[in-house]
Amino acid sequence: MSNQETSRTRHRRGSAKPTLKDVAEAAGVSSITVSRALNTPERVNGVTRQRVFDAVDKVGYVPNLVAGSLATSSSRFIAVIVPSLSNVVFIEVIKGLQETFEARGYQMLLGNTDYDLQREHQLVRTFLGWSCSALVTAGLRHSEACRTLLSHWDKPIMEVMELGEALDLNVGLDHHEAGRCMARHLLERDYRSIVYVGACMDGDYRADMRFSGHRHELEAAGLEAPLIELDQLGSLAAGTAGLDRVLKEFPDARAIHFANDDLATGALLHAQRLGLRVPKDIAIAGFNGLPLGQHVTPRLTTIQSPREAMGRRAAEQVLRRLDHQPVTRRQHDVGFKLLVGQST
Amino acid sequence: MSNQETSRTRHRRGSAKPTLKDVAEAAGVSSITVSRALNTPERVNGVTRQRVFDAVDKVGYVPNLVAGSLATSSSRFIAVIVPSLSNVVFIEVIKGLQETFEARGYQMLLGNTDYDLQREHQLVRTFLGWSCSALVTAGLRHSEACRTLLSHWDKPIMEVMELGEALDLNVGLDHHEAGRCMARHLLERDYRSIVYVGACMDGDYRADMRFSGHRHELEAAGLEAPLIELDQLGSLAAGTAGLDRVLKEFPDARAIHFANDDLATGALLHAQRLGLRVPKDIAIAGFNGLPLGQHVTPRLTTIQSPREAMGRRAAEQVLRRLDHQPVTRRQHDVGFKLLVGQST
DNA sequence: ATGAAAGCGCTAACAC
DNA sequence: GTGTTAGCGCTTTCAT
Repeated sequence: MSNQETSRTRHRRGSAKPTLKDVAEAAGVSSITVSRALNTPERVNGVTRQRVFDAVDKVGYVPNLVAGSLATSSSRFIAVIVPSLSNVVFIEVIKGLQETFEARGYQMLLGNTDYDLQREHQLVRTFLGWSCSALVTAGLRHSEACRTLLSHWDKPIMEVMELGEALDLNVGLDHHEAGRCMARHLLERDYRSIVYVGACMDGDYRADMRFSGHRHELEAAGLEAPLIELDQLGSLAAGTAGLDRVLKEFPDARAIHFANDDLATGALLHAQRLGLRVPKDIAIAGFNGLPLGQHVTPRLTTIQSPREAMGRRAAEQVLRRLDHQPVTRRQHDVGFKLLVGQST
Repeated sequence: MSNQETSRTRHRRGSAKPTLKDVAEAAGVSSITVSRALNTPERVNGVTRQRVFDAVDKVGYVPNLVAGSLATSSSRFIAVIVPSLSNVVFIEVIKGLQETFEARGYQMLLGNTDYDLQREHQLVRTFLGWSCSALVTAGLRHSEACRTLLSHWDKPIMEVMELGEALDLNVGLDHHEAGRCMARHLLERDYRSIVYVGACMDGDYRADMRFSGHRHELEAAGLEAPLIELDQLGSLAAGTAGLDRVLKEFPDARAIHFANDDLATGALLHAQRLGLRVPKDIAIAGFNGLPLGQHVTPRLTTIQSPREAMGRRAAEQVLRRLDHQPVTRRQHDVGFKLLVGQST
């Protein structure tokens, strides 16, 4: 066995799938023509083009996007990083993003940090390695290393959820202001003893921002702003626990400002089981404006956050940048709306 | 050394990011050594290895996964295709998948078909182009072209949600049987006039499978099995509409079997607003076992489907295959559980 | 334990 | 409008 093998220079485990070259041979053209026929059909002759398309079907060609991506050093991936998939809020933002990006032929690369900034950094590294076209991440808080990594990156970066000092683009709402808004509403209704109840607020720091707005408003009115922080997951059940704790720890409480609608609705349903009248015995308010809270009786007073719209808006801004359209503002406030129900 | 050009023959738009070669130069080794130090550290000398790691940090190297993927013709991507992101059920399955895959270093590539089989086919093509390691798709129904494409693919394919004749691996539950189970429960409770209410069942064909189980059971008992199909989205609101339609079109109905918990809960809350007693005036049953239904009063009778567990189980089976472990069974029934509440 | 060379499948750059 | 050539950045094969 010295040398006369049937063309055996060096073997490679290439996946035996048809390539551009196979299509080219079948169509009797060169592979670059096939490439053009597929990517910029207007730049090849109609007859040739048809011949290529036929050949594609004939050999069952599926483009190798990895190779294309390496050649162009860009992929149609959009990296999307969220802290949790258990929270409807992120799900709906993702939905808005996904719809908008998918319609434009971009593929979402979804990462979940579980509220861990180290994990975020790791995900960012991985995603950069895939030559993503842009990156969307939830929130403005990142590890220093992650921030450095991103600041050296030259593609669009979108930070979504809250507003503030952003790396690049920013779409969100003012959570501090939202917390104030609800506190103001409760004060206007003449509740004076108001407890704020949140869950896992070190991770969900936006709930903490809302609390801080709430506290400012109460303190400005000369009131205390007690806080209960639950460490429980599973929001409806946590709401139940939250109400119990308020009744026990703050028997004089007249209103509860919950960090979100799940907690608030859980508490509201629990109040009914306990025979408490809402809002007569205890008023309950939430945040998010989920359908759930709008279907219970009494209807939940809450703040509507435009979650899907936020995702769409964020995606649109990113797409504008990818299309090289002028970006007038880097920051977009999607706002919120107080929904006054019967629970306050 | 004949041509001493500082600048070269042809330019390429390479993304100016440090590559293996840059690291190699900084470390005074060849690039293949850097590659090995990164991928199979045990195969390089300890001193060299450290020198490489230092160089990586120094030049700020981020591996180009696209290039790696092309060279190995495999990526650590798992394609996941679902028909909707608006439905908690898929979200929770995704969550189970994501957790399990991410823990093993696989990245999920998420696609949404919007219940369109053509769209599914297109997504599959795209995903195959990314050299995914495996594909997970919701359901057993695919277009013929999609089926053909997949049958020529040599990587693991997992069909999740319902059980049946699968392409490769299959994890799910028996929806027909689940429908029968609930119908049986209602019959045992002596409800004789039972209406099934679903929404958009052409897309959500598993609801239709449950209806068919329901119908079989009722017909076996000599009863009619009337069906109302809502075309409305937004499940709680649709449940409201569903109850209204039942009251109008089937005034004698004593029980309603809803296709899911959102509809059922929407109806239950609406019944309370209408002053109807549940289950005395009308019994209500759902499907899924969402927390929501378990927190209303009366607690919803429903069927618990193990959604996250289904995702985890599916991922585990796929991982076994990727690890070349023997796969004993291709089909896994995750089962379901009747939860008897007070709504029936 | 380390390196040189070939090549994964595609597209940008430069002809004609 | 089409073809030729040279990479994209990495890993595999083979050699030392």
